[in-house]
Amino acid sequence: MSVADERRTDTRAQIRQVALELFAEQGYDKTSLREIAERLGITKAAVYYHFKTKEEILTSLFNEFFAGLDELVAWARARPRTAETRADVLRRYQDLLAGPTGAQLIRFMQEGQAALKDLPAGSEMKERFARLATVLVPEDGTAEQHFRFRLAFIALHLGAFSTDIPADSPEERRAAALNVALDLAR
Amino acid sequence: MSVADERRTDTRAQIRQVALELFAEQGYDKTSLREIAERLGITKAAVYYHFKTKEEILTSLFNEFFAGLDELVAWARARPRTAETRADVLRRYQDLLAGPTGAQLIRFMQEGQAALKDLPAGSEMKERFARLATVLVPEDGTAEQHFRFRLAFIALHLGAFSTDIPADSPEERRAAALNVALDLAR
DNA sequence: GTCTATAATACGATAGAC
DNA sequence: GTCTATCGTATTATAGAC
Repeated sequence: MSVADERRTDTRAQIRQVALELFAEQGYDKTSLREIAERLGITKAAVYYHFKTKEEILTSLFNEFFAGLDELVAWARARPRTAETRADVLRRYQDLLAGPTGAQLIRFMQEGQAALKDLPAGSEMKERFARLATVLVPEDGTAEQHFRFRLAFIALHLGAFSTDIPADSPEERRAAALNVALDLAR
Repeated sequence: MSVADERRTDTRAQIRQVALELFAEQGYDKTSLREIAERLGITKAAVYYHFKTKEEILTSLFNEFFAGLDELVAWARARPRTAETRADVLRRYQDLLAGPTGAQLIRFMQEGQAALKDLPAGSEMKERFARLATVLVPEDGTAEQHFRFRLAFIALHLGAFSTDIPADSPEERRAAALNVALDLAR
């Protein structure tokens, strides 16, 4: 199978990939279907053959992440609400972010919350995090504990993509982020 | 001076106020000048009399906040790089957020970073925070310390507007946020 | 200082040929 | 599966009357 043949068959996958890149870089609203199409050397109409709407591209990207996140929630539920579980969840969540699309998707989510606000994908993501919080924060958790937990996840997010935090390598940045997250969820 | 007379003279101020509300609620891009005008019972063209461009409204809002932030940076610079200074800076920063426009502006900034990315106001804000970091983080600061410092500010931001963190009152929420921030910058 | 009217442009989405 | 062409709608911004 030649390179050209391969390219021909997975236009849909390429659209997803390019869209994710652009969404992460410049946000959902600012990324037009024309721009996505141009990067692939096709037309807007061709994109519409593979996805019924622009939002469907987004949904398709989020669903992949949701699958991993749901697994994590289920895993957490089956465990005691201890400090050790919290630490394990954070470690596993960071592994999830290290996946192929994780970092870009989460950057897009972290920096473009406003754009996601009215979209189903946005509410679904929020729901998942709320579920995680319910499982992990003590029943009578104080506001402070909720803050700490929420910030722990933000720490991991920043560790996954934030370039303007000085670190010698991406690995060191992720390690530092995990340390802070673990301390917050302590 | 009647209420009607007062209203007549400060249309510019009203535009700023309504724009800030809408920017915070739904983001910069999604807020149109038509929407701003409609809320005030005037037309789009009338808005253009008071502001040359949409971006100028944004700039005008940010400049107010920058003034307070610059004061804080100057104050911090004149102090020793100690844990006590860091704590004082966080406390003063929270006071800044408690100002009339602070919380809305910061919500808009925190949730709509993607929209601000290519705007001068966005880079200026980033610059200010970088300056604050330079003053407060030790010269040989580790990546972990940078994370902690950055998260301390995010904690205060969430404390200023985030409604989905359970707390009995806004005051309690802010107090909890400050506690976490102080712990992070310890 | 506010209006009506409109220019110029971009967007998401569709129709129909090939 | 991809194309050209287009529809309908929104946007920022401007011109000129009042």
